[in-house]
Amino acid sequence: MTAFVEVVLDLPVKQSFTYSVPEQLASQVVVGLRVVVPFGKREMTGYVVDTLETFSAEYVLKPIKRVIDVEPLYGQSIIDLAQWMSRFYLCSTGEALSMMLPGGRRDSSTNALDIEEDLDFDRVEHLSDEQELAIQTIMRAQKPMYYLYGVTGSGKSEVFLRCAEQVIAQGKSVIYLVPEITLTHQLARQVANRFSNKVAILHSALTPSQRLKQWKRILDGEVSLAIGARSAVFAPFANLGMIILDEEHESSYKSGNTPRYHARQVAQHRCQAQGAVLVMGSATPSLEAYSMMQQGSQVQKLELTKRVSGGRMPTMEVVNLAFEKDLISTTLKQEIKRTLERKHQVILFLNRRGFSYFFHCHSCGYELRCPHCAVALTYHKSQNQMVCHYCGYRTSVMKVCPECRSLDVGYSGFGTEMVEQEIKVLFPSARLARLDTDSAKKKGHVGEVLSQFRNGEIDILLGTQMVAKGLNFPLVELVGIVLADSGMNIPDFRSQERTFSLITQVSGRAGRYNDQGKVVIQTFHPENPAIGYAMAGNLQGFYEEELAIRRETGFPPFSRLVNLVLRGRSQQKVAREAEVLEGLFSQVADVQLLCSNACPLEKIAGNYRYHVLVSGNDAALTHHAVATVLASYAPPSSVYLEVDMDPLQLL
DNA sequence: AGCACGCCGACT
DNA sequence: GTCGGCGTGCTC
Repeated sequence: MTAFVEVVLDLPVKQSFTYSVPEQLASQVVVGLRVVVPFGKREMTGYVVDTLETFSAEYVLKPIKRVIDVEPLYGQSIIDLAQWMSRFYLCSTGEALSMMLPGGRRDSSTNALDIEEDLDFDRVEHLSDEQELAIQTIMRAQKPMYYLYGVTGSGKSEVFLRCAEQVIAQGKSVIYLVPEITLTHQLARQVANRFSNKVAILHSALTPSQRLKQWKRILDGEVSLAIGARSAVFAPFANLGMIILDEEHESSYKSGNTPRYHARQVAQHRCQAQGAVLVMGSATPSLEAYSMMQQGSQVQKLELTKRVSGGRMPTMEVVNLAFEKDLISTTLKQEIKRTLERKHQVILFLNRRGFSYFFHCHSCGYELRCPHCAVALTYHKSQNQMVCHYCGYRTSVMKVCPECRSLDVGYSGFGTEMVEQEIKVLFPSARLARLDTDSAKKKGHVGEVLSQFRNGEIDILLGTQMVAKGLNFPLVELVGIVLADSGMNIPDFRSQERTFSLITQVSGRAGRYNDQGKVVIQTFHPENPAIGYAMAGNLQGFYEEELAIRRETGFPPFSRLVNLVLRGRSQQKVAREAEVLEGLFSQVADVQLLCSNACPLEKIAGNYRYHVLVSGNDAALTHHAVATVLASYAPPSSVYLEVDMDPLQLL
């Protein structure tokens, strides 16, 4: 007889709360249900994580108000997973559980993209020897993890899908994780066809009720495979056999909200707990994964060296932008011209991160900044407005410096719109399309542009991130990286890794289907080793050198970082709280204080942000030390503390 | 996260 | 003399 329940809530409170169960509900209440409970002066949705027959307390328990679900939404393995997340990411169990299934107003995921793409998914009949060997090795499952390490077009997807088929044939289930931008209609359709619709597609555009429906289909055993981005790692399969993590290096696997989990870590833990195999894959592994592969005890490396679709790797050329007066260098200009003459297509890639189109005064140096966020505003030509990329604040364009009244004001920096302008001037007759987060807001726009590009109705495609990933167009011969220096000016120990990965991935877009592929890389730092290694296609060389640097400097994977971010309305209080935390950590043996300061983005949407970054050479000791310090520390309620375990970005 | 209780500054 | 700031603590 379950007379009492342990309930957790979606609050940053680590304890669970005990409630009594009214007799008429006693027969329905089981672990994994959502219930409505009185909590202080209000009512809240809670999650039943345990049932008790007896309970003695010195205070009177309140009864639960009602149960929400007929069948439990969370099985024991998911509750165990949430409790592990609570310990590992230092969040509450309720936060973990409610994040898995955004029933309410959580999760601020970006708008969905309906990218249509060419996928070599039509069931390939003849596999290469390497593919066969990889499948056999994975299915023997003598290691907990496998890493399919291969260039773009080497047939990783086919290996993943064959493995999934075999696991499903054994009566088990599979989770297939892809980066958000790679999850498309076509991919979904093809996978659904191949697995005779026993598939749940967990798309970011699903409404909460659609998501709940998919979740229930999984619970009811209607599907054997779940495909989706980051949060699909929580797909509630009881008989999980395999998790596939495609494009392992992608930073979108790390959540930007509390709990700031990494799908790779969660997948690793889930596989271990449920006796499943983790299969990862990328042409450019993260350094963490590469390092694990090298140790070889847990992860077995499987190499796919040959391109199945043929085509040689493109030729690559680097251009020093310091010697150029325009955004589009003479070399790139010539290459574009030549490619267009040959009736082939061009992709121009621009990494907008860290560089934008700023307003500033040439006389006094005044820079137009957002009044709510301590960042410069970006100029948007099409709207003729200055826009804040963090809070959306906008203001009209100034012709006079508000500070010194000078008329000598201007804009500097890079932006897709600026590059677009220049290309229009240089190649007035070329058909040009721009694809970035701004233009993608229009529904259907992305799909339309890409299908036009595929049909040859567009000659030059200019875009950010989204043109870099997984898009394969046979007629593309030239890829121009307008600016390869992705955040090289932002102090970040991962910038080399990102640059290397970016160039390697983008280069894969050129000449995939022909032998004339060419890549032009524009940079202010042509001497950068990451660029050199990427151009030479020397992956091992890059990873060995970068690992050596990380070891020397004590950065991951040779240490664990934890970023503690404090935010609040009052700068004084937030700053003071950062000092308090700093003081607490300075007394701890196993960790060292790397930085205690205002965040690089000091103010976002009216909140001041300070962070305390700590690190330690031993991952477990570091985790333990941080957990211990935070167990006895709570900021005042006007300051919010967010824990970022193993942060990827320090903004 | 809310919401209440509780102790110090400028107002009908 | 009160209204109201936000610092502290609690919610089964």
